[in-house]
Amino acid sequence: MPELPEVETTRSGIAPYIENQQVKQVVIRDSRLRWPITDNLDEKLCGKIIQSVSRRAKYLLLHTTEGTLFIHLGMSGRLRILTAFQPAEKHDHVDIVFANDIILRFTDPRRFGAVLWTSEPPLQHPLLNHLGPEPLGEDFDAEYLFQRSRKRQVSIKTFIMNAEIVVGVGNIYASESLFLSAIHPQLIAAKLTKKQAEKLVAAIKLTLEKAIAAGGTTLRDFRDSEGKPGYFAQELWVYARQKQGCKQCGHPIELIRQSQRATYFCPYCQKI
DNA sequence: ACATTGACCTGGGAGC
DNA sequence: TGCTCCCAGGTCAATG
Repeated sequence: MPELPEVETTRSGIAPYIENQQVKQVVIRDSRLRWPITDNLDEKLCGKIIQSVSRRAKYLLLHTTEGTLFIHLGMSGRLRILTAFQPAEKHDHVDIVFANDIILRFTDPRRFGAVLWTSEPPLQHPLLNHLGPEPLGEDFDAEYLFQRSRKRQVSIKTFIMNAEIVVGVGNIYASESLFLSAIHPQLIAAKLTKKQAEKLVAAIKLTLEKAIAAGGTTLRDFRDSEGKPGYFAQELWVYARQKQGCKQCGHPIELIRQSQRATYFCPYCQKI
Protein backbone atom coordinates (compact mmCIF):
# COMPACT_ATOMS: atom_id res chain seq x y z
CA MET A 1 0.00 0.00 0.00
CA PRO A 2 2.55 2.61 0.82
CA GLU A 3 4.67 4.25 -1.82
CA LEU A 4 7.28 6.91 -1.17
CA PRO A 5 4.86 9.68 -0.12
CA GLU A 6 3.11 7.42 2.37
CA VAL A 7 6.41 6.25 3.84
CA GLU A 8 7.65 9.83 4.03
CA THR A 9 4.40 10.89 5.70
CA THR A 10 4.91 8.12 8.24
CA ARG A 11 8.54 9.15 8.75
CA SER A 12 7.80 12.78 9.45
CA GLY A 13 4.92 11.76 11.70
CA ILE A 14 6.87 9.44 13.97
CA ALA A 15 10.23 11.26 14.02
CA PRO A 16 9.33 14.03 16.51
CA TYR A 17 8.03 11.46 18.98
CA ILE A 18 10.93 9.03 18.93
CA GLU A 19 14.07 10.98 18.03
CA ASN A 20 16.38 11.27 21.05
CA GLN A 21 14.18 8.85 22.96
CA GLN A 22 15.55 5.76 24.67
CA VAL A 23 14.05 2.35 23.96
CA LYS A 24 12.79 0.69 27.11
CA GLN A 25 11.13 -2.45 25.82
CA VAL A 26 10.46 -4.35 22.59
CA VAL A 27 7.35 -6.51 22.34
CA ILE A 28 7.13 -8.93 19.43
CA ARG A 29 3.83 -10.77 19.11
CA ASP A 30 4.48 -12.28 15.70
CA SER A 31 7.85 -12.30 13.99
CA ARG A 32 6.60 -13.96 10.77
CA LEU A 33 6.94 -11.04 8.39
CA ARG A 34 8.45 -11.14 4.89
CA TRP A 35 11.63 -12.12 6.67
CA PRO A 36 11.57 -13.19 10.30
CA ILE A 37 12.15 -10.26 12.62
CA THR A 38 15.80 -10.19 13.74
CA ASP A 39 16.39 -12.61 16.61
CA ASN A 40 16.73 -11.07 20.06
CA LEU A 41 15.76 -7.65 18.76
CA ASP A 42 14.99 -6.59 22.32
CA GLU A 43 18.59 -7.21 23.39
CA LYS A 44 19.85 -5.22 20.44
CA LEU A 45 17.49 -2.28 20.80
CA CYS A 46 16.81 -1.88 24.53
CA GLY A 47 18.70 0.99 26.10
CA LYS A 48 19.58 2.53 22.73
CA ILE A 49 18.60 6.04 21.79
CA ILE A 50 17.05 6.71 18.37
CA GLN A 51 19.32 9.42 16.99
CA SER A 52 17.29 10.10 13.88
CA VAL A 53 14.66 8.66 11.54
CA SER A 54 15.45 8.74 7.84
CA ARG A 55 14.08 7.12 4.71
CA ARG A 56 15.77 5.28 1.85
CA ALA A 57 13.41 4.18 -0.91
CA LYS A 58 10.40 2.76 0.94
CA TYR A 59 12.43 1.79 3.99
CA LEU A 60 12.37 3.71 7.26
CA LEU A 61 15.71 3.80 9.06
CA LEU A 62 15.83 4.29 12.82
CA HIS A 63 19.45 5.12 13.59
CA THR A 64 21.23 4.45 16.87
CA THR A 65 24.93 4.84 17.59
CA GLU A 66 25.41 1.08 17.41
CA GLY A 67 23.15 -0.03 14.60
CA THR A 68 20.02 0.69 12.62
CA LEU A 69 16.52 -0.70 12.75
CA PHE A 70 15.00 -0.68 9.30
CA ILE A 71 11.33 -1.13 8.61
CA HIS A 72 9.44 -1.78 5.39
CA LEU A 73 5.65 -1.45 5.36
CA GLY A 74 5.11 -3.89 2.51
CA MET A 75 1.57 -3.67 1.11
CA SER A 76 -0.44 -3.31 4.29
CA GLY A 77 2.01 -2.20 6.97
CA ARG A 78 1.44 0.76 9.21
CA LEU A 79 3.25 2.51 12.06
CA ARG A 80 1.44 4.40 14.77
CA ILE A 81 2.43 6.45 17.76
CA LEU A 82 0.48 5.60 20.90
CA THR A 83 0.61 8.13 23.69
CA ALA A 84 -1.78 6.16 25.87
CA PHE A 85 -2.15 2.44 26.35
CA GLN A 86 -4.28 0.60 23.83
CA PRO A 87 -4.73 -3.16 23.84
CA ALA A 88 -2.99 -4.88 20.94
CA GLU A 89 -5.26 -6.16 18.21
CA LYS A 90 -4.97 -9.02 15.78
CA HIS A 91 -2.30 -7.68 13.43
CA ASP A 92 -0.34 -5.53 15.87
CA HIS A 93 2.91 -7.46 15.57
CA VAL A 94 5.50 -5.21 17.21
CA ASP A 95 5.59 -2.51 19.91
CA ILE A 96 8.69 -0.45 20.61
CA VAL A 97 8.21 1.14 24.00
CA PHE A 98 10.25 4.22 24.93
CA ALA A 99 11.40 5.43 28.32
CA ASN A 100 8.74 8.16 28.26
CA ASP A 101 6.06 5.47 27.66
CA ILE A 102 5.42 6.47 24.07
CA ILE A 103 4.82 3.36 21.97
CA LEU A 104 5.69 2.88 18.29
CA ARG A 105 3.33 0.15 17.08
CA PHE A 106 3.80 -1.83 13.86
CA THR A 107 0.67 -3.34 12.32
CA ASP A 108 0.59 -5.42 9.15
CA PRO A 109 -2.30 -7.73 8.19
CA ARG A 110 -0.64 -9.26 5.13
CA ARG A 111 2.80 -9.53 6.75
CA PHE A 112 4.69 -8.48 3.62
CA GLY A 113 6.54 -5.92 5.70
CA ALA A 114 9.92 -6.22 7.41
CA VAL A 115 11.48 -5.23 10.72
CA LEU A 116 15.22 -5.86 10.66
CA TRP A 117 18.30 -4.82 12.60
CA THR A 118 21.75 -4.24 11.18
CA SER A 119 24.90 -3.17 13.00
CA GLU A 120 26.60 -2.39 9.67
CA PRO A 121 26.07 0.85 7.74
CA PRO A 122 22.46 0.29 6.65
CA LEU A 123 22.96 1.37 3.05
CA GLN A 124 25.38 -1.52 2.64
CA HIS A 125 22.77 -4.06 3.65
CA PRO A 126 21.93 -6.46 0.78
CA LEU A 127 18.33 -5.21 0.72
CA LEU A 128 19.44 -1.61 0.25
CA ASN A 129 22.74 -1.62 -1.57
CA HIS A 130 21.39 -2.29 -5.05
CA LEU A 131 18.75 0.45 -5.03
CA GLY A 132 18.65 3.19 -7.64
CA PRO A 133 18.60 6.93 -6.95
CA GLU A 134 15.99 8.74 -4.91
CA PRO A 135 13.42 10.32 -7.26
CA LEU A 136 13.61 13.65 -5.46
CA GLY A 137 17.40 13.73 -5.51
CA GLU A 138 19.51 15.75 -7.94
CA ASP A 139 21.09 12.65 -9.43
CA PHE A 140 17.72 11.54 -10.77
CA ASP A 141 17.51 13.68 -13.89
CA ALA A 142 16.48 13.39 -17.54
CA GLU A 143 19.96 12.46 -18.74
CA TYR A 144 20.13 9.62 -16.22
CA LEU A 145 16.69 8.23 -17.10
CA PHE A 146 17.31 8.56 -20.81
CA GLN A 147 20.64 6.73 -20.67
CA ARG A 148 19.36 3.95 -18.43
CA SER A 149 16.35 3.36 -20.68
CA ARG A 150 18.43 2.70 -23.80
CA LYS A 151 17.96 -0.86 -25.11
CA ARG A 152 15.40 -1.68 -22.42
CA GLN A 153 12.48 -3.59 -23.91
CA VAL A 154 10.02 -3.33 -21.02
CA SER A 155 7.19 -0.82 -21.01
CA ILE A 156 8.01 2.58 -19.56
CA LYS A 157 5.55 1.98 -16.72
CA THR A 158 7.25 -1.22 -15.66
CA PHE A 159 10.61 0.52 -16.12
CA ILE A 160 9.96 3.39 -13.71
CA MET A 161 8.59 0.96 -11.13
CA ASN A 162 11.94 -0.90 -11.14
CA ALA A 163 13.72 0.08 -7.91
CA GLU A 164 17.11 -0.43 -9.52
CA ILE A 165 16.25 2.40 -11.91
CA VAL A 166 14.57 4.75 -9.45
CA VAL A 167 13.08 4.00 -6.05
CA GLY A 168 9.78 4.99 -4.51
CA VAL A 169 7.58 5.04 -7.62
CA GLY A 170 4.83 2.50 -6.99
CA ASN A 171 1.67 1.60 -8.83
CA ILE A 172 -0.29 4.78 -8.13
CA TYR A 173 2.41 7.31 -8.87
CA ALA A 174 3.67 5.49 -11.95
CA SER A 175 0.27 5.90 -13.66
CA GLU A 176 -0.06 9.47 -12.38
CA SER A 177 3.39 10.55 -13.56
CA LEU A 178 2.88 9.06 -17.01
CA PHE A 179 -0.41 10.90 -17.36
CA LEU A 180 1.17 14.18 -16.30
CA SER A 181 3.93 13.76 -18.84
CA ALA A 182 1.49 12.61 -21.57
CA ILE A 183 3.35 9.33 -22.14
CA HIS A 184 1.53 6.10 -22.98
CA PRO A 185 2.27 3.49 -20.29
CA GLN A 186 2.94 0.80 -22.91
CA LEU A 187 5.69 2.77 -24.65
CA ILE A 188 8.83 0.64 -24.85
CA ALA A 189 11.41 2.22 -22.55
CA ALA A 190 14.07 2.19 -25.29
CA LYS A 191 11.83 4.42 -27.41
CA LEU A 192 11.57 7.17 -24.83
CA THR A 193 12.85 10.40 -26.36
CA LYS A 194 15.09 12.84 -24.55
CA LYS A 195 12.23 15.30 -24.41
CA GLN A 196 9.91 12.67 -22.92
CA ALA A 197 12.55 11.78 -20.34
CA GLU A 198 12.64 15.42 -19.29
CA LYS A 199 8.88 15.58 -18.94
CA LEU A 200 8.70 12.27 -17.11
CA VAL A 201 11.38 13.12 -14.56
CA ALA A 202 9.70 16.45 -13.86
CA ALA A 203 6.32 14.72 -13.55
CA ILE A 204 7.60 12.11 -11.12
CA LYS A 205 9.16 14.75 -8.91
CA LEU A 206 6.10 16.99 -8.98
CA THR A 207 3.67 14.13 -8.34
CA LEU A 208 5.63 12.82 -5.38
CA GLU A 209 6.14 16.26 -3.89
CA LYS A 210 2.46 17.10 -4.12
CA ALA A 211 1.50 13.72 -2.67
CA ILE A 212 3.87 14.23 0.27
CA ALA A 213 2.38 17.68 0.84
CA ALA A 214 -1.09 16.10 0.92
CA GLY A 215 0.00 13.45 3.41
CA GLY A 216 -0.11 10.60 0.90
CA THR A 217 -2.95 8.79 -0.83
CA THR A 218 -5.61 6.87 1.09
CA LEU A 219 -7.58 4.55 -1.19
CA ARG A 220 -8.68 2.06 1.40
CA ASP A 221 -6.49 1.74 4.42
CA PHE A 222 -3.43 3.99 4.48
CA ARG A 223 -3.26 5.98 7.70
CA ASP A 224 -0.54 8.27 8.98
CA SER A 225 1.13 7.88 12.36
CA GLU A 226 -1.80 9.59 14.04
CA GLY A 227 -4.39 7.44 12.28
CA LYS A 228 -5.46 10.08 9.78
CA PRO A 229 -5.86 9.41 6.03
CA GLY A 230 -3.87 11.14 3.29
CA TYR A 231 -5.67 13.54 1.00
CA PHE A 232 -3.98 13.01 -2.36
CA ALA A 233 -6.72 10.68 -3.64
CA GLN A 234 -8.80 13.68 -4.66
CA GLU A 235 -5.90 14.96 -6.76
CA LEU A 236 -5.43 11.74 -8.74
CA TRP A 237 -5.77 12.19 -12.49
CA VAL A 238 -6.20 8.57 -13.53
CA TYR A 239 -5.56 6.02 -10.77
CA ALA A 240 -8.68 4.01 -9.89
CA ARG A 241 -10.71 6.22 -12.27
CA GLN A 242 -11.44 3.65 -15.01
CA LYS A 243 -14.50 4.49 -17.13
CA GLN A 244 -14.68 7.94 -15.57
CA GLY A 245 -13.99 11.02 -17.67
CA CYS A 246 -10.44 12.28 -18.00
CA LYS A 247 -10.13 15.46 -15.96
CA GLN A 248 -8.30 17.05 -18.88
CA CYS A 249 -10.20 15.94 -22.00
CA GLY A 250 -13.26 13.99 -20.90
CA HIS A 251 -12.38 10.69 -22.59
CA PRO A 252 -12.99 7.63 -20.40
CA ILE A 253 -9.95 6.52 -18.42
CA GLU A 254 -8.83 3.03 -19.40
CA LEU A 255 -7.68 0.20 -17.16
CA ILE A 256 -5.15 -2.31 -18.49
CA ARG A 257 -2.81 -4.87 -16.91
CA GLN A 258 0.95 -4.60 -17.13
CA SER A 259 3.17 -7.08 -15.32
CA GLN A 260 0.08 -8.22 -13.46
CA ARG A 261 -0.54 -4.76 -12.06
CA ALA A 262 -3.34 -2.35 -12.88
CA THR A 263 -2.42 0.61 -15.07
CA TYR A 264 -4.72 3.56 -15.65
CA PHE A 265 -4.34 6.06 -18.47
CA CYS A 266 -6.17 8.35 -20.84
CA PRO A 267 -5.98 7.02 -24.41
CA TYR A 268 -6.49 10.52 -25.80
CA CYS A 269 -3.98 12.44 -23.67
CA GLN A 270 -1.40 9.66 -23.71
CA LYS A 271 -0.70 8.58 -27.28
CA ILE A 272 1.97 6.00 -27.98
C1' DA B 1 22.10 -8.66 -18.49
C1' DC B 2 17.39 -8.60 -19.09
C1' DA B 3 12.48 -10.11 -19.00
C1' DT B 4 8.72 -12.80 -17.09
C1' DT B 5 6.29 -15.24 -13.63
C1' DG B 6 5.21 -17.05 -9.20
C1' DA B 7 5.37 -16.54 -4.40
C1' DC B 8 4.49 -14.57 0.00
C1' DC B 9 -0.37 -13.22 3.10
C1' DT B 10 -5.05 -11.40 4.77
C1' DG B 11 -9.30 -8.93 4.16
C1' DG B 12 -12.81 -6.70 1.57
C1' DG B 13 -16.02 -6.30 -2.09
C1' DA B 14 -18.62 -8.12 -6.13
C1' DG B 15 -21.46 -11.53 -7.94
C1' DC B 16 -24.26 -15.51 -7.55
C1' DT C 1 -26.51 -14.88 4.69
C1' DG C 2 -22.92 -17.26 2.76
C1' DC C 3 -19.89 -19.03 -0.58
C1' DT C 4 -16.34 -18.28 -4.33
C1' DC C 5 -13.52 -15.48 -6.89
C1' DC C 6 -10.77 -11.54 -7.68
C1' DC C 7 -8.36 -7.65 -6.21
C1' DA C 8 -5.05 -4.79 -3.37
C1' DG C 9 -0.06 1.52 -2.29
C1' DG C 10 5.59 -4.38 -2.83
C1' DT C 11 9.45 -6.83 -4.29
C1' DC C 12 12.31 -10.86 -4.09
C1' DA C 13 13.63 -15.45 -6.06
C1' DA C 14 13.50 -18.64 -9.63
C1' DT C 15 13.39 -19.48 -14.46
C1' DG C 16 14.17 -18.76 -19.38
